[in-house]
Amino acid sequence: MSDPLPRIEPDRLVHEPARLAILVILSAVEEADFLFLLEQTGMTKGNLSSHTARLEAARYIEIEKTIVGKTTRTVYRLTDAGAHALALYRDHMTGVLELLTSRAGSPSNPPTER
Amino acid sequence: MSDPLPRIEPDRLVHEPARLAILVILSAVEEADFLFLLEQTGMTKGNLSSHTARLEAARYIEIEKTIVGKTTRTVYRLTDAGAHALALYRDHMTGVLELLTSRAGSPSNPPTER
DNA sequence: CAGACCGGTTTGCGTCGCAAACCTATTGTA
DNA sequence: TACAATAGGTTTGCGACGCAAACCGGTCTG
Repeated sequence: MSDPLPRIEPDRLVHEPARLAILVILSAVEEADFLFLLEQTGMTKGNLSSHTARLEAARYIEIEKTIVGKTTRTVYRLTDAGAHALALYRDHMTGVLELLTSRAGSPSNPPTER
Repeated sequence: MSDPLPRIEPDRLVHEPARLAILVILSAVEEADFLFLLEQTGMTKGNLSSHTARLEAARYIEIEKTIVGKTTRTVYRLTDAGAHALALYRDHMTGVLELLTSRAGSPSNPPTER
């Protein structure tokens, strides 16, 4: 009884829902542009911009601005470090959620009483 | 292609690691006192106090102060609402993490569309 | 040339998470 | 009895964060 209980300390850079959304998308498509991320995530431009900036600062993604025709195109790509951080995050959170996956009023489970 | 992609919008009250830790513990033991939570989570007293206060305000846990001998004992217990929120959170995050569970690390992918 | 739009970035602000400081009651201990 | 330390929490102060509005340089249209 009273196990050590695994510390819940996810990478907060990844844990933030907005950034997690970005990372999930990038892990699926590997290379997306601003507008694509914008519509997929549903966030505002400012929001998206600042979050991508933070992810880039952490080297989790790379941002590449190319010139296409008359205008620019900004593409975002997951780095190896980002993929690694994401994998770590997944493992960590999976472990945490598994502590829950047989109790706590699941849809197919009788809820706990008081 | 370009599926709607499930919105990543976890209950932020639950999503915060410190509170998630508290909820996970309470879902496992149902009824824990302050000191127990303190040592299991490893957080400071102030921190624990404010987070439990927020969880109580949301009716996710209930706080009961009893008098034991000369001093008081504060016990924390998950409410039905808390268990429900936790189950929802688990399902939500499980879904999100599943988007990841076969990739995130391999540099071999289809390019973007738009 | 004016204005609308596109693709982003910067600014401002309310909220949050954190630990230090504080508080009240109890327990040594001289 | 006094007085210091400890236990069990709560409140305070502050830095960091997430958010959307405002802004900005370039294009395209009329």
